[in-house]
Amino acid sequence: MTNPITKTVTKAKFTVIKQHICDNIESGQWQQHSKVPSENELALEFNVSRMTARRALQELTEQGLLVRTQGAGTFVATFKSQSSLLEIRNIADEIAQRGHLHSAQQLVLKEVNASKETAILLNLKTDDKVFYSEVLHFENDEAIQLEQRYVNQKLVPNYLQQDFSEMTPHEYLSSEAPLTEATHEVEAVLANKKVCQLLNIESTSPCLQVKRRTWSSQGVVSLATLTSPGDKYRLGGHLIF
Amino acid sequence: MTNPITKTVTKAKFTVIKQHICDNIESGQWQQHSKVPSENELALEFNVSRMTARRALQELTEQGLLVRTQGAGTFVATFKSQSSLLEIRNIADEIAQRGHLHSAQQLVLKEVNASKETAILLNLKTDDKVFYSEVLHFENDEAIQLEQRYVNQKLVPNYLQQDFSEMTPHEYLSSEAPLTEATHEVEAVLANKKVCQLLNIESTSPCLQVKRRTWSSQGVVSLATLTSPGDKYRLGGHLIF
DNA sequence: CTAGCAAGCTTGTATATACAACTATTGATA
DNA sequence: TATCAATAGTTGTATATACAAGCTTGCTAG
Repeated sequence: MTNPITKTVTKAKFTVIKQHICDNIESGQWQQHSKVPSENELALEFNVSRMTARRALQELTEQGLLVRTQGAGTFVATFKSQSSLLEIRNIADEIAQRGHLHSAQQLVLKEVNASKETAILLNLKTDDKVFYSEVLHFENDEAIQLEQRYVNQKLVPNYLQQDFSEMTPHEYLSSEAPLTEATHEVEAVLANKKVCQLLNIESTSPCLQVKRRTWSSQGVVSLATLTSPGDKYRLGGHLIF
Repeated sequence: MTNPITKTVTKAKFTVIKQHICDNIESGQWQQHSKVPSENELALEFNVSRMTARRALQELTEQGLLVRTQGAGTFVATFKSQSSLLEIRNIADEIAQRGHLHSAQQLVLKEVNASKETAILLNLKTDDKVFYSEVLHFENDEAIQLEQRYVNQKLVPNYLQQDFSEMTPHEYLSSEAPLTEATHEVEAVLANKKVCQLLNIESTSPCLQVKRRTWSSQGVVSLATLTSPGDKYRLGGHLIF
């Protein structure tokens, strides 16, 4: 490495082993469930220590490419055990990444009585007080998403004092109560008249609706319904192999 | 460990350190961007070797909880850098998991000329021959998803000889050409008259449409459009923290 | 005062070693 | 034949060590 001219980019040894294993699987040489060389065999073959060979196997296992069982060995995973993942992001981030301008309009911000369903989902009693907000998100002055959100009072007591045209509810909640968990449901629906008006769409236009429930270590924080016109918005995803 | 009665379940040391770090983050003690103790500091504090402390930091980094930069240190990740992931699964698997019966009806299986758009997406020339299949999926005798799929002839030459009421196209393709990559787009749409008839829905019913493009190591394998009635089908997701 | 260098800390890679925990096979015994 | 026990092989955890590579800080020379 003393002479930068002749310097070559030498990959770390464990990545070489990983590549070798990937190649064998992707080319079909090693079929599903077939046994992969053991740590010791790989160490011998590539002239590295067992710990280095182990690292290659370990990382591929975390990626879902291999399956390991103590005592038995390492095997090629079944293809259906590979999960294909769709990333759900903050609308503001998405718009920013497209290079467009995001803005938001706060339509409603008040305290309401929890409906039966809302109470259950927020782990409260029916008619307990909850905070409710409606925020309309714009991409370059075009309405693109309506956010309707119920928030647990106890966990976020200052919710009503915020201005959600400046900071999105998601950003505020993240700063107040670090999220530890979330579930999503994605549906295609027809929006009701009020929502259609806000989003400036026909009443027959299909909408993509994401229902998101978020937890912090203290319990269920919030319940959000995100509605977007089907012709202006889509979710994009990428397989993690 | 000689006496099974007094045997206690002792967690591995690195998991104890992981838990300690998680607790500090989830409780809000350690805010975003704040510096986490270095490997050496943790090793000292927990009386373990540096490599063990390292493993704890490493795994939390892979989970997206921490961010590390060589030379600078380890820091609590920003919450927006946590990705919320929606798992896209095979319709047959999903139905099976619900304990319902999956069946499929093969409507079309033939060779067609690629349209301009299809050709581009499959990385072929316009009017090149491609295989095309239409399969209708049932959950307990109720039509729940229409699968329209274009397949690259060169990579899967025997596609036309299959019977897709027995094995789903996805299963067959997985066995023929191991998938290395896939992209998805999820939209809400209104189905055309033909599709509405097949799925037994009104022409005004919104549908969830997933477009999936899959690769093997040889190139683009197939292009599928999966259309499901919005009132019968939804995608469920879970945050990986 | 500033530019640049050096020291010290951090994480990244790699090795050698030891033992624990688990599995599958083999062989001996009833 | 059936059952149990020993054994060899595999992955899992943990340590000590060494050096490479990158960032930060502070000092020094100009």
